[in-house]
Amino acid sequence: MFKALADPTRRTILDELTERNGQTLFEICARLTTKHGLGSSRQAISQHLAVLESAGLVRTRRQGRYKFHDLTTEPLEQIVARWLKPDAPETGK
Amino acid sequence: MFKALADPTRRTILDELTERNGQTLFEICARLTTKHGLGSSRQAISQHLAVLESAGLVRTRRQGRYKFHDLTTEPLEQIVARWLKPDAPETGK
DNA sequence: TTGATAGGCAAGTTGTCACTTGCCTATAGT
DNA sequence: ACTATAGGCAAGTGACAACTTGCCTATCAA
Repeated sequence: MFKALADPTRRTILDELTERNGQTLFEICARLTTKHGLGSSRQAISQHLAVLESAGLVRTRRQGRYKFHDLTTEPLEQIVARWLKPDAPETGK
Repeated sequence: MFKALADPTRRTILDELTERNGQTLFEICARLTTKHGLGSSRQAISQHLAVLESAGLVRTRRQGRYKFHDLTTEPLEQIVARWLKPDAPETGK
């Protein structure tokens, strides 16, 4: 999961999904190209999404020929728990 | 900084510094070997510490021939701010 | 001043990661 | 049935990252 965060393109994908959740691969491709000025190919993004998914940062649901990608921030809280939380044991929901 | 977190050894170093702050290179080497069962060489650890330092996750202070390493968690809060915080816009200091 | 301790520098090697290329499968529309 | 759209699989390539190796500098004690 930390390795998943190591790549700038993947972090931008997370940003995109933060802004608009449940996008398809092609949507993400388009928005990365236009809004973020990234010239990544479809396959590249596809592989990035696979990494993010196996890191538990993205969850997918299929619907017909579309595959929607949803952000999952829970793994990120591990970071907080591991190095940050000891200082502030409660940020109560 | 995300790339700094991508390496397991570096994360273990952060764990070590979380547990006991202000260690020297040799201390860290010793404790990684004994407590964590890592067989990393001094140079390897040294390079890892350099990465962590340039990522802003570790700060160093020299004193004589010793160089102490202190953990700095502030950069980690970027992560919270970037993907987690939107839910809880204020954790006011 | 000499030896030992704490750390630094730099080149070389190996493995892994991001990306491409080329082709294939599946759903939807006409 | 046929074509376009949405996505998948897998081998190959280039670059970078982790680690080693070998030597060097600086501080402290005797």
